Amino acid sequence: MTVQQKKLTEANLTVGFVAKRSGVKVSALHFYETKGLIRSLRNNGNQRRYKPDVLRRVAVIKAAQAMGITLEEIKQTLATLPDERTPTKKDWSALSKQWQTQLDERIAFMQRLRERVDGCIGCGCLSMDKCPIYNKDDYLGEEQSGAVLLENG
Amino acid sequence: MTVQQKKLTEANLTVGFVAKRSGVKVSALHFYETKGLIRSLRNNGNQRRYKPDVLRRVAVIKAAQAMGITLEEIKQTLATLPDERTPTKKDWSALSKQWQTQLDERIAFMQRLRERVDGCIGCGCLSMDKCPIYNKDDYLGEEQSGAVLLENG
DNA sequence: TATTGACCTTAACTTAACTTGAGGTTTTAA
DNA sequence: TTAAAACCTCAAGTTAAGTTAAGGTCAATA
Repeated sequence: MTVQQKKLTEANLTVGFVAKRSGVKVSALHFYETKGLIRSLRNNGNQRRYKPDVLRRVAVIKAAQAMGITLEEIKQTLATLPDERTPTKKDWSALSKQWQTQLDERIAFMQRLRERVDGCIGCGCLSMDKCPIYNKDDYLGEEQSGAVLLENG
Repeated sequence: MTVQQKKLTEANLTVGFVAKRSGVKVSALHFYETKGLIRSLRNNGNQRRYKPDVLRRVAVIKAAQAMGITLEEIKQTLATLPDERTPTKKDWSALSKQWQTQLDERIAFMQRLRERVDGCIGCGCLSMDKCPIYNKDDYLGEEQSGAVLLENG
């Protein structure tokens, strides 16, 4: 058994199976592959065959997307996973740490926003000069820096 | 003085002024108008003239966007503002209530997500059958309903 | 009054994240 | 063995939320 053959034995999930199991369409799996987020081997008939950990990768991609992280960022982070061996608990754990921080920031941003909505949009003060909602350095400034996190969502 | 003339007297902000004051580009103001989120009158030379409350509308649009609400949804909500008179404190307050609820839901969703990231992505259990991240009815189900809120962000 | 800057419209371009379709091959199952 | 189902590639289409460009008009100012 050659090395290549051994790899194919480990990588025996078809694209259709992975699609069904992970809940994303086949076209999305192709797309993720072109973007470098997942990888596949090919059988003799040129069809994709996946190793089982692709399922975790896709699940992680979806979770990260739900946090508002772009595919490009997800790709960067996934790139920190080991290339040759199957990722371990520790590997995945390190990933989740990175995103946890981002998620915390986003939650905090949302909560600040909520206070603003509370206090400012609802306040009814229609004076352009007094209302903080019109004050670039205050409200908009905060949005501009915070929105970097959100606009990618 | 005709009714039209009176309206123009009230609506005397140029598009350039509104752009500068609100921090969005002229092209965005045009765009919002084509989408029905703001309105303008025209002077004799066919140039746009805005009533001052357009500034609040734009500020509200931006705040809502930062919450991850789409322009289409924002349009729907803005449509509940009175058409003929200038919106009052009460009117704006009602708006903010609607979005507050959405924002609360989003925050809650993010927090649930955070727990998942904590407990699941980081857990390292690579078994497809045991790990809840692979369980459609649990994790993905939650994402699928929750993602409605987020995917529009 | 002339010119510069602000405006006008319409059309096409941009990015992200995919999906759809066309035309052709491989696998699977009766 | 043969037909259906699954797969392949590549190109083009889709949506959101705008931006950019082209070609022309209007308004403010030296």
